[in-house]
Amino acid sequence: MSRRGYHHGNLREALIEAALTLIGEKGHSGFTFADAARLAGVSPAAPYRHYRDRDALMADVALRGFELFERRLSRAWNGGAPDPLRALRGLGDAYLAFAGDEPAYYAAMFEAGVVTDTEPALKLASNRAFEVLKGAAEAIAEKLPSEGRPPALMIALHIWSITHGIASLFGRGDAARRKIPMPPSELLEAGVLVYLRGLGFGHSG
Amino acid sequence: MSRRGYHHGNLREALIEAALTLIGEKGHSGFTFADAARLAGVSPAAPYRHYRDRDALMADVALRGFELFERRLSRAWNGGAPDPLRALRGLGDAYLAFAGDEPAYYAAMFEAGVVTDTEPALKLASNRAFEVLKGAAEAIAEKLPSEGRPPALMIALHIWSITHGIASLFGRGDAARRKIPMPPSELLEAGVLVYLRGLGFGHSG
DNA sequence: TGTACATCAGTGAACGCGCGTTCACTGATGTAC
DNA sequence: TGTACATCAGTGAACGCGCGTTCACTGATGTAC
Repeated sequence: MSRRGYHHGNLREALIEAALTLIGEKGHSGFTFADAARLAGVSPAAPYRHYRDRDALMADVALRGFELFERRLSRAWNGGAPDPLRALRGLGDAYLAFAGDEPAYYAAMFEAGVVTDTEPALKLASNRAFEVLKGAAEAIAEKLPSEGRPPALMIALHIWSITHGIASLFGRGDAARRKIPMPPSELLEAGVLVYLRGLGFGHSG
Repeated sequence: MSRRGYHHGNLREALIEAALTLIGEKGHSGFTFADAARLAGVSPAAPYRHYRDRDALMADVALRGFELFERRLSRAWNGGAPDPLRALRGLGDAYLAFAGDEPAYYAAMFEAGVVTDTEPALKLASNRAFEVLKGAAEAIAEKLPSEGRPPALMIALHIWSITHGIASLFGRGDAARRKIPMPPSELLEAGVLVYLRGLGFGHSG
């Protein structure tokens, strides 16, 4: 955050950084536009050059979050290598790790009440992250017995749901995490394995 | 909310009612202590007779929410009648219905950052609601082949997670709901059925 | 049944504070020629 | 290479507002006798 003279140089990024810090400290409802300006080291009027209001800043944080999320998930899935099952485990772990390591992004994306439908860029970024999951579900579906196989979309939604549920309830990186006697990643892995067995995964079918 | 003269008569309840209304309208971060007082028709100093601050009011909303939640889930489970599978479906539907019909309670319980561990009453109420789910998982577990059967606690956590995930992502009663081409209850039912099949449910085992 | 009194649950005025927002401005940067 | 000028991205002072909180108070209710 090196300011060089009168102009900040990179205020937009600095405001996002500040928002993340403040959300991390006080929760997603605990930061203000003025707060962010102060932390970025500029006057309270400066953010208006970049964002219409606090909500616009929050939406941008969510957007960045989805983009980062998509990259992390994509890297973890790794095109399904070395095999879909192991890649899927890595994908789940990456999801949980994101929720645990980036509670501020996670909150902005899923809990701050940002509506992903209205802003096209946000919708796109959110969809892209989901597409990684959907691609994984399709790769898994190909390995399933065709008889009574549900659509890949449904498989993707099931896996997303249990992963998101575990992340939100037991894998959060903040004080609202509920304690359970096992690591979230193990809980998730066991659940997904049972689910896939229910789909006939591993049978000759 | 009939005020009879100088004293309100039931301000505590009225404040909770007001908080629910305001959370429903503006989200869980969008209401203030003064707001609640105004809506309840009392002076801004009055709430201090009942709550230390806004967070204490929010925590009480969450507490009431968990109590109501437990009653709804308990009634839906209905002791496992007519059979565990159908009762479990009813339980899931009740969970989703709660998230959809009571977004304000749901937000206070799961998203407002209320920490359930520190306040004993809140912890108790939260645990009680979970106990309904755990009881259901135990009843289901009895019907499973004993070989390789996971602990009932784990089954309960899996079912909770997928249900909570679906409720949070697709079944919310507010603008942050994500659209999918099927009703959340069908998505949940299908997912749980696959999961139970994966546990060997229905086999002679 | 009355009365005195303690307690409870409100009032309303007041305060300091920080937020959101606007405004005319100004320093820095980029560009045309 | 210089210079004039447009544009950009900040400043800082100001404002109105509503919030949180405190305070001495007061009306209503409950209870002892």
